[in-house]
Amino acid sequence: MGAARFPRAARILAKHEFDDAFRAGLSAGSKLFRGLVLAADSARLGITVPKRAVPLATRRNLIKRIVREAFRLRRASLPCFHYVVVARGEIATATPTAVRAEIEKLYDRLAALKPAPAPGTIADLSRAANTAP
RNA sequence: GAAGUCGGCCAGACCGUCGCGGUGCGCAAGCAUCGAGGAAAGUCCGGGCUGCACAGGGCAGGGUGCCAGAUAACGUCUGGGCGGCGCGAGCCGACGGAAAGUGCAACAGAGAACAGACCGCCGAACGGUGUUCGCGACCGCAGACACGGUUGUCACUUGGGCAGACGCGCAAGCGGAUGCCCCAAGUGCUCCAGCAGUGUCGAGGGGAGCGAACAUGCGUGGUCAGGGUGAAACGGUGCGGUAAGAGCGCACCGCGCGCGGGGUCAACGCCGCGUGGCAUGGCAAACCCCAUCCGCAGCAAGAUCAAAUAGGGGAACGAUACGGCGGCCCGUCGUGUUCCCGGGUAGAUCGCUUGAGGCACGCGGUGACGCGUGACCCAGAGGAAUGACGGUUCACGACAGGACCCGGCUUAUCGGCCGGCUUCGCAC
RNA sequence: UGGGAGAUCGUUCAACGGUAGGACAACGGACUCUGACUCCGUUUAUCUAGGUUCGAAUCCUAGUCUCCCAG
Repeated sequence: MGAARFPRAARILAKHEFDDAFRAGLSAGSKLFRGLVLAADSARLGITVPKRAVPLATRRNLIKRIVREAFRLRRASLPCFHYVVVARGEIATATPTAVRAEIEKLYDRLAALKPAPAPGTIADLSRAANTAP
């Protein structure tokens, strides 16, 4: 039962963490989203839905819920990355079911990537320690 | 039954599983409980709250604008008045002041604001012109009378010529009255005639001018009834009146003002009485005037705690290392170590939800609303919580997501339910 | 979230409440052998919806959109 939980610690909230992902992460795009991944010690999610892309607050919230719910249900089976999902302008006219299908495909593609950890992070240091000897 | 109108309400429901935010309990695992809206929106008003400013008053600036009430307050709401729309129930209205001032009104039109005369109407008044009539100073022709002048074929005188009855003489001849003959000169106006003149009168005539009637509508005018222009043209109808017209006069209607009744001591103008011939055209979402209201900013307000780093202030320490001021010592300044203080950034906490709170009942009020009693606690996050999956069901679900709070307004919105009222149709 | 500005031809700027005007661009014509330049002419607009006024780009109300500022 605990496997499908999604505590606040599993969320990427701080600006510097977003900045790390944008600077050093690998990206994968689709029609409705752009995804970035960064190697880390646990699977965490950050969502960005620009007001410019989706003017209505209700739709912005709805998109975030769909992305979050999809992540929650398969978090245990995903690799330990930082995932940052950015919504694109076309998403404003998409139906919720289409968004759900799109985000599932995006997670598949992001999970297949082999990103490097952000420099200076704990994951980076431990990996450097492993490869050094 | 149909169409309409007003008011109120709902905003898919239920079950299971997995999740999310707050709170409580718990060492923890977890358990319990609560968890978006009628508009949470736009930010168009108002208030609370917080900080700053402030003796009082005024100016500037801005808002509001029929009256009364409700309210913490409002540009909101309720009731009433007035105006407009609708057969009606009802709906809509920035609805104070244009007899304080300044301004605006394109084009059209005669004229656009103490109006105006284009067409039309009039011919009253003044003038012009024409016709007719009357009066008529004056002129003075015909003519009459009077006066004086002048001339003459008029008159008179003188002279000459001529004629010459008659007388004397033989005769030649002389004398010679006289002269309707001729010539000349002079005088004159008594007569006659002509000429012009003066004075008085003057039928008929002419006639400056005056008056009257008629005509004309030429000039000065009268007129605002009618035509036409415009968004707008200075009360309406009728009769009288007039040159034609006109509130010029009158009647009725309308309007203004005053008084009384009514209405809430109101707006208002329903009724009555009196009065005024009508003044005061429109625009104030033009400036403005009047009345009334408003300090400024906003929870990222504001308050508390407060790391690292840098810098500030203070105290203590070193037998005194280095450097500056001194030739040197003392002294002093800077560099050092420790401690304290204050400002304050990141960060954290408070503000943060018990409130002009909603609910039920009762009472007061036409109503907005108020009062009383009872029981209730109903989001409080900080990148920001409500979703997913499965099932059942229906009318197949619109607009849409809190960010200090509340009262309104405005805008968006699939549909559905309830009630009041109106109009029409049918049946009884 | 709070505060503040603005919207006029395709573009950029004008316009006391009275016919929306330039400049560039576009189109047509003239000039030229052709093009450019130049000259002439034409087309095209008041963000939307109501209201005030005889009349609104202008005044008022509501909405839409854009931009700026604080953080």
